[in-house]
Amino acid sequence: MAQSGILLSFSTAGGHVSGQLAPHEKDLIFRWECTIVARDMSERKNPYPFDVFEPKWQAIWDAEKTFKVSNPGEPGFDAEKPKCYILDMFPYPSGAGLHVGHPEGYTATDIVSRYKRMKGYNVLHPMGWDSFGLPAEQYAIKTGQHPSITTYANIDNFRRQLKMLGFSYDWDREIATTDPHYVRWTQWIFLRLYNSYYNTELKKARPVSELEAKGWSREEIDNVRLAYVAEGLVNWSPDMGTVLANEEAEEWKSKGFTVERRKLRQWMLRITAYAERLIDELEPLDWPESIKLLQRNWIGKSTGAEVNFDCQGKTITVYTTRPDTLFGATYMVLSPEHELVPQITTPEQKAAVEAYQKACAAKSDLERTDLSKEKTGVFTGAYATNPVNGKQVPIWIADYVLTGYGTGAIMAVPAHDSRDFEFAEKFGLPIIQVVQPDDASLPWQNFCGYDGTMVNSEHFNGLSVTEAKKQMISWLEEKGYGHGKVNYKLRDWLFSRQRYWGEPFPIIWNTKDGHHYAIPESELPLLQPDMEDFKPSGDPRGPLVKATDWIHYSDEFTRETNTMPQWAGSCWYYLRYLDPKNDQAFISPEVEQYWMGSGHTPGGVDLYVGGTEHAVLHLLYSRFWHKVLYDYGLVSTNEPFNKLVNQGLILGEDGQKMSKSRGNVVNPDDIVRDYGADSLRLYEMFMGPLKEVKPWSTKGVEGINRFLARVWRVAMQENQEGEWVLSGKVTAEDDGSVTPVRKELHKTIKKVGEDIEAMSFNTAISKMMECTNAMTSAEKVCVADYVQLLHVLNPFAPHITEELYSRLREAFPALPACQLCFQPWPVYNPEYLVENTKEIVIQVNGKLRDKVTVAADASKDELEAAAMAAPKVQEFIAGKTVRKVIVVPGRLVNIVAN
RNA sequence: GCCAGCUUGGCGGAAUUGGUAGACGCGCUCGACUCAAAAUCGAGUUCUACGGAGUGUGGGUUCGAGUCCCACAGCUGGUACCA
Repeated sequence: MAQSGILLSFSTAGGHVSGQLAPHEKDLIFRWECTIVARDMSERKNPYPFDVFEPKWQAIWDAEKTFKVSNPGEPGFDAEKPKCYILDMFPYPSGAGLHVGHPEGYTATDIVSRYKRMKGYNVLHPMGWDSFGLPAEQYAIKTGQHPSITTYANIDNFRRQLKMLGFSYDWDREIATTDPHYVRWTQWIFLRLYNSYYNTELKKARPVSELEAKGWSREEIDNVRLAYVAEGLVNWSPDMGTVLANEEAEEWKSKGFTVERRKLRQWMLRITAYAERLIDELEPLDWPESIKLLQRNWIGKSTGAEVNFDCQGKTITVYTTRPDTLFGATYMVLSPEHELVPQITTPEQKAAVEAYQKACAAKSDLERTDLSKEKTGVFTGAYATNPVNGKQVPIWIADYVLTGYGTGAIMAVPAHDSRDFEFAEKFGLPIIQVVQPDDASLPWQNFCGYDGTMVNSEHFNGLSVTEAKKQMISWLEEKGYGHGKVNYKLRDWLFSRQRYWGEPFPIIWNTKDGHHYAIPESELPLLQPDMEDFKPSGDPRGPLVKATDWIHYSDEFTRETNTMPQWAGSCWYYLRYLDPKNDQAFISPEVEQYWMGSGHTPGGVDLYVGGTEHAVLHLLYSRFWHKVLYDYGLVSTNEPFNKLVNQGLILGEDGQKMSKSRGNVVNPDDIVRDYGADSLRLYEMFMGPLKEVKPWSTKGVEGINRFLARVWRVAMQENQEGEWVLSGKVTAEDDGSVTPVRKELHKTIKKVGEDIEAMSFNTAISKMMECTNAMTSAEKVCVADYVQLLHVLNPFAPHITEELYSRLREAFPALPACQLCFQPWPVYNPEYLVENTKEIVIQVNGKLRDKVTVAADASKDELEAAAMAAPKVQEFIAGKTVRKVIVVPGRLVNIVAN
């Protein structure tokens, strides 16, 4: 390296050194070589020795279990302290390792955790692995290696990377969803669901044994279980050989997998039973409004009515949210799959109807939902009677009416529904106005709003839309034509997968009666058999069918071969952290009550940080499971996560989403190697507000690295040997005076504390920079002041602050002997923040014209006098009349003159 | 189409919630140290025809608007015929 450096330098310096070298030129080469070697070293030298002390502190924290927190009843548990449960969304341990998005949320929660500990809380801050998942299985299929091998190797890598960043997790609580001790309890919860039904009167889950006692039949009970088997149209991916939940289907499609509709028998979870509670109990949570809205829309509650139309003695029930517009219903539409279609179709229309049905069945999901396509449909030849006025309306079938929602049939009001309007226009169906918009400038045609008045609706005329809706429902109920009805878009959760790497269902099938049965709890966990070949075979029963020995349970029973989705493990992991090693129960009640109970309102997880991608999947599923457990008194709160914060995505340096193909992925390992863990942590918090999307900048990391080096150099300097030693600038001398540095420090203590509470980390860091800059430019810094800066910086940059503190202690033995993280958060002195003079802005007609410095407690009159006396003011009001003077004490004076 | 959010220097972002727009950092410029460079330290950095003008655009409320109201535009995310 040095050799080529010499040659390069010489060739650029000029050709005169080439050829024979004179003795003095040899000497020159020697000197060049020396400087170049020195330069190489200085370039490699870090501005402070993070590469030495960061691993050292990590080893200490690991060996001493510095961040271990005890449960009630365990030694070291301090019942006097309030609790704080701070949770990260645990990662899927992918082969690619940690990316810079992970440390973003993890640093934020780590700062809050460390801060809360210093504030005297028992902080539960755990980490674990969402380790079931398709990538490990896909890789296993490719290599023939068991998925557990890659999974546990990946976990080791993730653990190494997280420890490298100095996060203060209690590693004794580490869990993995693939761990048999964990699988056992996931299956145990599933059996709870299996053995439960939703009691609609009590509005809670109850054991099905209650129904048995009441004499319900086996079939009746199976129809109400919270975990049940049903045959239905599902999302089947031939590529992956498995079905997918509605919530997931789109995601996999976008990754390039094909997903098609297929009629299969599958395990379902009755999440719809909880639809109302999932909406209502969302309201009081401290979650981002946007996520609440996403969940509300996903659950999709609508209020309306079911109305019965008569068609040759057969009743066709429709669902409508606008019963008020019944007088405007000029035709009906059934979905092509509606069961009454064959019965009502007239012989003349039979051929056309059947052709249409066939065409619809052949269409893919995508074609069917493609909005840009025109409405299609066929007349059945039949007519129904509109119950409000006895009019005959034609019955059509069309694929814009969906089978799965409402009753699969609608009354069409083309005047006041845009879809019906479009359809009626195309097929020349009558359009009758029944609502007059309140805003007269709007046309009544295709007016779908609620701000209107009823017309052409007999005795409902003149009523407002909302009033008419209410009265129409009562009228329908009175006459027996229908009733009020609430509908939800939410569907039951398709819970089975045809994969190997997931929790098997703890279920067996009786080969004689064909019924399913739970296996005894004593047989849990039920693990997958060891198999050589776990490739999906296209058999919708999944790869486990190939394990013939395993399937054989007894002569009478065979095992269920489906496995659970990845969500199963992530549904309740936050609960297992509380009591991860308990082999008697999924958690002990005493422990649950301490960490999750509402003894410290409002209970549950106090802070949950993660990405938005789980807005409707994990966060909905978890809430559902939690509510079932709550109904049985197994958990203390009806909601698991009291406060949720979404971190924003980190984009690549080019402003694009990070991806391998774009080559803009930043690897945390590289950043830690070049700048240290503290720099990475601090930079990710300094980039911008946690919640926002923001681009990466390696230059920005350098800036942060420079800041930490400045903090270091307040106390440290290099001696002749190139060793870092205390500089002597930090001094024990302290005359107790309120120096500018001390003022700045106390402002910083105040601001950093407030900003951590508000999770506004970027502004906290800029304040600490200002404070450091003040200390850098000061002659001397009292050790007490410097240590307090280290205190507030410690949650952000734990390694450098502990290192500086331990080095200071050698020179200042009076400092407490424990680590900073065990010491209380510093208290600022409000007296130091009081300014005795203030700079007051003086405006003339709202424009800044001058500033004056006055006593902080100057009265309004004094301020006004000072303002009027300012020379610039005189200049600007010369020749004008002062109309008004606005005085805001402590801020400004505005003189209005013209 | 519908719903939500965003829009401030060359860049990331601040702004006590209606009261000095541009804190802090990056980048850039100049200077000090050095034979030189790196590192470090110091000064400057919205634009300007030097009057002023400036927070996507146009209007409004107000003594005063980045902040509140109305209209529009552009980006980002979610959603897709849910009657």
